[in-house]
Amino acid sequence: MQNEERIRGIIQKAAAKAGLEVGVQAIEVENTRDPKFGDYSTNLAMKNAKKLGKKPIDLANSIIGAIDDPLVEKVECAGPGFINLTLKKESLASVVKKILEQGSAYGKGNDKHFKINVEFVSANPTGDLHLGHTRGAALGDAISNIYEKAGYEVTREYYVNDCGNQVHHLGLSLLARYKELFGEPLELGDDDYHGVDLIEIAKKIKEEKGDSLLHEKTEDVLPYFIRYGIDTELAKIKKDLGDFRVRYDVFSYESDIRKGDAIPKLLEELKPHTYVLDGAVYLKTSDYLDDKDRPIVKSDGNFTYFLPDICYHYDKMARGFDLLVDVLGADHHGYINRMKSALMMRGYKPESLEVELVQIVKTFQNGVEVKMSKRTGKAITHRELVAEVGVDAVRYFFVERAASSHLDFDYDLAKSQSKDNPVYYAQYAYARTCSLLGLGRDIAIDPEGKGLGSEDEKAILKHLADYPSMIEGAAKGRAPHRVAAYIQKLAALVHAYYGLTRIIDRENPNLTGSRLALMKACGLVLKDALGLLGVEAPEKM
RNA sequence: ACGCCCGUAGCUCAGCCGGAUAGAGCAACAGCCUUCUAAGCUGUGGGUCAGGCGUUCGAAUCGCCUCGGGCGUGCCA
Repeated sequence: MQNEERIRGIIQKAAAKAGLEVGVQAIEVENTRDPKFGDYSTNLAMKNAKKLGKKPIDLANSIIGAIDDPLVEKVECAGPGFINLTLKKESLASVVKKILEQGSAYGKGNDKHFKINVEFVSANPTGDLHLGHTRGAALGDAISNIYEKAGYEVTREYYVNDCGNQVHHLGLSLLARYKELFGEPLELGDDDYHGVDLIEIAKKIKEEKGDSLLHEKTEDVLPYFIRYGIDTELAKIKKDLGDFRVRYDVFSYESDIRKGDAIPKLLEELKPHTYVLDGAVYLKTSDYLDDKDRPIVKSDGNFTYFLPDICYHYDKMARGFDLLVDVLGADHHGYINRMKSALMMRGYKPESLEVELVQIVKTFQNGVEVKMSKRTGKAITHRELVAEVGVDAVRYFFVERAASSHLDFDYDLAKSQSKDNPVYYAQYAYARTCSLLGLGRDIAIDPEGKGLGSEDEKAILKHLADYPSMIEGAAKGRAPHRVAAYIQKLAALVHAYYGLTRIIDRENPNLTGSRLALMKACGLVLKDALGLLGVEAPEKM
């Protein structure tokens, strides 16, 4: 059991003796930030004094008087009524043995028997991924990893919009590029894709088909160009994501959703919630959470994107997930209540869908903002960034900050500072632990950590003991940046310890064995935490 | 106009289910390589937590208002 949990139990027992009955989870135990306040502290007395008509300090003292536990070294009342506990050295050191025994299973949460579908990126296959997608990919994958670590069952999914208006324009743009190769003037509209990557695809078509498609009617060859464009773009996206160490369990295709009679059946099902206005069919989402109704069938008879999207989300729910998580760009926030409303129409709870909004990445180059647009093709692409800066640094960078924070990303700075990226600091800490273990491989490791007990060793032990609850919190908050913050702190503790302590001391093999065990534990946790963020942990740097 | 996100050190950001002197990295400054990797360590400086009012024993954190920035409010996706 981790320290905070144990302390909650101790406090609860003592509080009961002092006349205060509280649930274990209602007891807030926090790591102190200053050793003079002991190892852990709780504000329980301050929170509950009024209820009992006592002064916080008096209540604290009567709780303290009732504490009797072999793990506890010292208890004190401080400030306005904090109860500060100091644990015995041995109880802090016990985490080392646990980590060494459990290895990468350390920090793994209990099986929650809770199935979560995480959908992320889901970029339209109409061009290269841009930096917004990079952030979505890094976050979606890390969130999935953290969920799994915390004991949830996760399916990672990508929804491919291979129908509708956008891919129609992809086909038209590709056709225009194809014709351009034969000397015809390039005609691209505002809604078409101007990205130069289409030229390469057009060249391939030219190689395969020559000029055979040149003089056909547009409507006859357009489906071919659409299909070819989608297949090629999607293959590129899959490769880019794979190179970024992002793996998916399921790719779902809008074209599959539209097959058969699923959509007409859905329309029939939703009929009580619809009305016709100006020839278009509207869904009464405003009866639920939305502030206005949304069209699902256009007056020309085509579906809006929303209808197959509803069908898709119903499909996901029908597959038995307890929770759907959509990682979306912040410009989709209007979509949340729309889709929740649709889910409610079938009787699902609105909480069965959680949307993780990823704020816009503003990109700067030479101090000037680079507007991202797949259509103009001017944006810095995901591929360029990763090639320039490297997977580890990019993944870490995009996950280091909360998804909700607006991110100013300076491309030139990222390139020039890639050596200063905090990820190297963490990787270096790991490499150092490996190096020490290599140098001291002839010394017997002491998993009990008997010699440990200095202030910096205690700080490390406490931080290691925090790992499981950090995982739990990061999962609940879908907050990979907390893992990054944890890693930074652990790396800093290791570096500082290394800098101030001669770890391998051949005059003192017992103490060295304890220290090496501590370093091994740190290495295991660092590697595991970095892995959650999709970052590698090299043994040498 | 309305809705959502954001405003914390020179810069990029943590902290936000209220708690003890507000943190980290980068940048700046001063030190540390004959001993375990200097991609490192030690130390210093740097803040009206956008502003105001309120709730509270206690507010960066909760509520209301104002200001500033971003996004959204398509028969686009």
